[in-house]
Amino acid sequence: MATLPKTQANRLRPSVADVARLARVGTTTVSRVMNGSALVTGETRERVLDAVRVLGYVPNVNARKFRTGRTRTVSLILPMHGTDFYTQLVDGLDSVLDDAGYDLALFPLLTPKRLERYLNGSALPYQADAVLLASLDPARLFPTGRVPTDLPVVLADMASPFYSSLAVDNHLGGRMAADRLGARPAETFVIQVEEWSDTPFSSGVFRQRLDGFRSGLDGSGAALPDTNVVTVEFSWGGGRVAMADILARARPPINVFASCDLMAIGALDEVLHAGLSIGEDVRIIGFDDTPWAAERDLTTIRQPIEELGRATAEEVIKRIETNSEGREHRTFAPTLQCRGSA
Amino acid sequence: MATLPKTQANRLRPSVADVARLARVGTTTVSRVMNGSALVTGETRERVLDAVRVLGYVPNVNARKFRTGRTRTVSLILPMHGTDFYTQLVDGLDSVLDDAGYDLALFPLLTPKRLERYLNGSALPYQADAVLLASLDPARLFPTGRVPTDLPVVLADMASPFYSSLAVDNHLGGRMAADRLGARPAETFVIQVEEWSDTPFSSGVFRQRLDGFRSGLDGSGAALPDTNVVTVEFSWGGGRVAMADILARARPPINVFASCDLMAIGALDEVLHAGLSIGEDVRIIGFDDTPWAAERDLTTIRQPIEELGRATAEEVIKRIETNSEGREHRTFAPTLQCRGSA
DNA sequence: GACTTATTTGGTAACGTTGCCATACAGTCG
DNA sequence: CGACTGTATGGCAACGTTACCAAATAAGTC
Repeated sequence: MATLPKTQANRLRPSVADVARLARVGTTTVSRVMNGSALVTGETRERVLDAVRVLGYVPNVNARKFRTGRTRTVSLILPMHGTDFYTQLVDGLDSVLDDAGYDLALFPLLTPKRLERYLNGSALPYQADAVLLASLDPARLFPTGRVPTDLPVVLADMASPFYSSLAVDNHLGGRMAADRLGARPAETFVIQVEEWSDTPFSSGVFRQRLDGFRSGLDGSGAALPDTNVVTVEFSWGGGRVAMADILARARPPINVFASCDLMAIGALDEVLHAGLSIGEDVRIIGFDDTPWAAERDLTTIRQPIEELGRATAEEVIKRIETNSEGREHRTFAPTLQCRGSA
Repeated sequence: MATLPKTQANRLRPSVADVARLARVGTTTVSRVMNGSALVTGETRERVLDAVRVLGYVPNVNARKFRTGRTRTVSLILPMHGTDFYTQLVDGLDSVLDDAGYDLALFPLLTPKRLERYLNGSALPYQADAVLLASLDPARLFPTGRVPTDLPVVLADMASPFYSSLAVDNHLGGRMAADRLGARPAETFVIQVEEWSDTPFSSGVFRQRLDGFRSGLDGSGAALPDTNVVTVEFSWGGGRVAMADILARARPPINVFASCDLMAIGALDEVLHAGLSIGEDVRIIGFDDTPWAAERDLTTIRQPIEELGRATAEEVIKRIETNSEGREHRTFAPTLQCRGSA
């Protein structure tokens, strides 16, 4: 761009020097104004801002990155699922990072091939001030168990001894679901998300929810034979199909724990389709507290995802801006949303 | 980084000058070697490479971007679905871009909030040499109908008069499906993907497939009442539920066109579950040709997605490297994969 | 052997920004 | 009134790289 012939159509972008000349100030002052320094007085600041407007000056991002050695960007590596969870997490992260002047760059791990490219320490995700992993276990992703970078690394929705990590207590959530259903004993089923344990992308959260649910049931004396755990694809339809299977095998009253709301809603629709009543014949409890859960009167375990995102952003900013080597591990307790379905 | 105190733990990264000194050559020569210029002879090149190895030299990405004004990065803005389609598209793009020395940065449009940030012309996605939109219509995304940037813009899986665009002919694909099913007339149903037409993210591809299917049926004289179009969530379970609905309403023989393979497989499973035969009682044809389609002997319309990705990458590189203002519009014809299901 | 041409290499000046230091000017104090 | 402190501003160098041009060498050509 900068090396093209300087024709009319290709007039160069103005630089600090141009702005400084027009505003009759030094380049340093322009730089200070652009960076919001408090050291520039009202009148001078106004002159600079006017010149910026007149010339349509926009700071050169790359020159800035080069000069400061900082990118003001945080990379987020995440499994590509496209679920509400990541939408909310990104919202939480974005809101805090934005306020602090950071950009969030997403790197969905679409394929193992793409993961390989990330193993290279000079790859795109590492052209940032910090790296965030969501729902990904470095121990599975990288042979050494460490992310190949000198940048600060923070984990969201995953625990790790090596890095700062912030996660929802899924095990506790499962126990809470068991407690709730245990209030009225009945044959109990779990609709569980299919998780491929051999892929490096699996996070194990659904397993944790199930384990928590089991340990909660032990307390109330109920039983959960393996055949009562119906494993199915993560989708509304998956939930419906699973529920149809359950209804074919058991008589009401039935208790059902679905390890995510999407499947819980599918299950709920299948119950209604079969002409049975929710909360009476079949009690269902979900996990997540998506917007639909309230709409469909679904009792569910609420994950404080946005809060998790915001806290993660704060932690990563702390790691960037103080050079402290410390790690912090935080766990977020889910809460029970009592509604009509259980 | 560069401004930190120069302690032991923080020794500065070597630069071209360090490499040049050790290899007893000029900095220009080092630069040439790092950029694979053919102008450096064997012996000198070896000395440089040795020095690079010894010092562990890695070029400073930001200095390079700053100096050349080019990022060697292409931004891809895409709706976040996490489907096979984007996996394949990204694979195709990546393979070509990689060979040409470009990085591919993904910007999934998780939320409208995130879209707003992209309206700003200095936002992250525009810190690249070109912007790629996949399955997104600039006319819906941006008030002006143009992407707010001076960078080259190329569209994949979407047509537009303003930009180079490469897309699969979904309408033709629908017609091909109708032709195939028309070979043996029967009551005909369509399992259609739920698409929210009011969101800026919807691309309209499924609508096009349905329209194409309808226009194909017209030729063969068959009819498709609106009630025979079952609209359902994009998932395997959705396909199963839709098929259950169809089987409750019609007697074999039945012809079914599912506007994506995922739902076609769900439908297929429901047919088997109902004890009916595939290809006899119920003929099913899908769309996409995912890996499972072959496994389950599903006749389907194959989209050449990787090819689309590769061609898109070539087009975007052309737009970057020649400053031509031209636009190119290409359409990729799907092909019929004949298997046992129809 | 002088002249041209091709090939390989090196020196130096930018690119646009910010950090560091110096300066100018008030205001304050002994 | 001179010395000091604090605040606002400007000058200049430097970050690491590549583009441009010049120079040195090798290889043909008449």
